[in-house]
Amino acid sequence: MRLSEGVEWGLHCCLTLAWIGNKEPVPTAKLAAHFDVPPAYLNKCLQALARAGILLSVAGAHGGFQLAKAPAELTLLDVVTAIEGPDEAFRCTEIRRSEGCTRDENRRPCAIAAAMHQAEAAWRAALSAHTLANIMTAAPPAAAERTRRWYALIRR
Amino acid sequence: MRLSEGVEWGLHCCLTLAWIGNKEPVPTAKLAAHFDVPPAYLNKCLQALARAGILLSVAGAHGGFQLAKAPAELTLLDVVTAIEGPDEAFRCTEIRRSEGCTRDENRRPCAIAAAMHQAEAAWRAALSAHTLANIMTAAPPAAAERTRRWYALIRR
DNA sequence: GACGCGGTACTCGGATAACCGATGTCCGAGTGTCGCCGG
DNA sequence: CCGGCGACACTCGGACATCGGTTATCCGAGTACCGCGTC
Repeated sequence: MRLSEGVEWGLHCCLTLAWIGNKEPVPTAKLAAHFDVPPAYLNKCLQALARAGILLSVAGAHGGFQLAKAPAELTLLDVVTAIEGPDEAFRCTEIRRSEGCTRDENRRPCAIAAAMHQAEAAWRAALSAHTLANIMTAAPPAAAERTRRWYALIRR
Repeated sequence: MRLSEGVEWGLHCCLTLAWIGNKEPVPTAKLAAHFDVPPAYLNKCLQALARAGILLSVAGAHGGFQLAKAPAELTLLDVVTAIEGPDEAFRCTEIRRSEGCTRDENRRPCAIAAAMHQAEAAWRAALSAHTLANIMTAAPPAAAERTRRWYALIRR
């Protein structure tokens, strides 16, 4: 089991956009250069975030991406779901023989699937407890200033 | 993100072995036929469980696999870790620029990674809260009897 | 009749392919900007 | 001097390759059982 790279990239991009101040869109190429990741693929990830309503994409010259929500309204779960998709990590393929089951047994999922899904719910709950604003507070204060300074330099 | 099939198979095999009573080893072929999965690949998964000390493998004729622990001592986390490996789902590649960071900042992981790991810890905690004995209790009582009856039929 | 031994069938174990999704790349569509031209 | 217009440069967006890992398969190593021969 493994989360895709896009999750980390997306989270850092959101954090960066928040720190910059969200006054204007930032193009993918700038962010990719900052993080040293393939620009085209990062673009793909940011597209997914835009489709999910997390980012706002503006086309054309001086375009780019910016946050569509306030940092306090954006949770880690939102970003993870946008990149990874809404599917559960554990998928019950109903491996148990259901022919012999009573009707009542077939109605409810098997105990194993229930337990796995409950654990996954705990994970999702923990993710949604962290907002982007939260992360900004937890991060070292110097990081925000450093990010702003970097952006002021490469802005055009 | 997606858990491999082997997790579901491994869990159901452990449950089946527990219900049968763990008196004697059960060969992979029997379990595979029961669940209608590829025998050779199921064997691979059970090998992983054996390496992890969850199952006991006995070679030769009338050999197979049996539980190495009491159901109360076996958690879902044990099985998941044995199949999926010990790695975290979220891997921080230190995408943040660390050149500009102060020494103190570099010492601790970035806030994003910390939050992601905390959520994953919640998932693992929820998994380890469920023992196999627990699952057996939660499952419909008829299932145990049905499994025993099936095994009595195909035993040799 | 009892013991030892060789052959056989069965099962695990690891090495080896096939397939699928994540990763990575590219070019076209659309839009804002800048400079030029005419009034 | 001011407004309109055209060309350009920039950026997103989705279609197209590539790569690694899960899924799947196979054959060799080892072990217990069974039958036979011998004492």
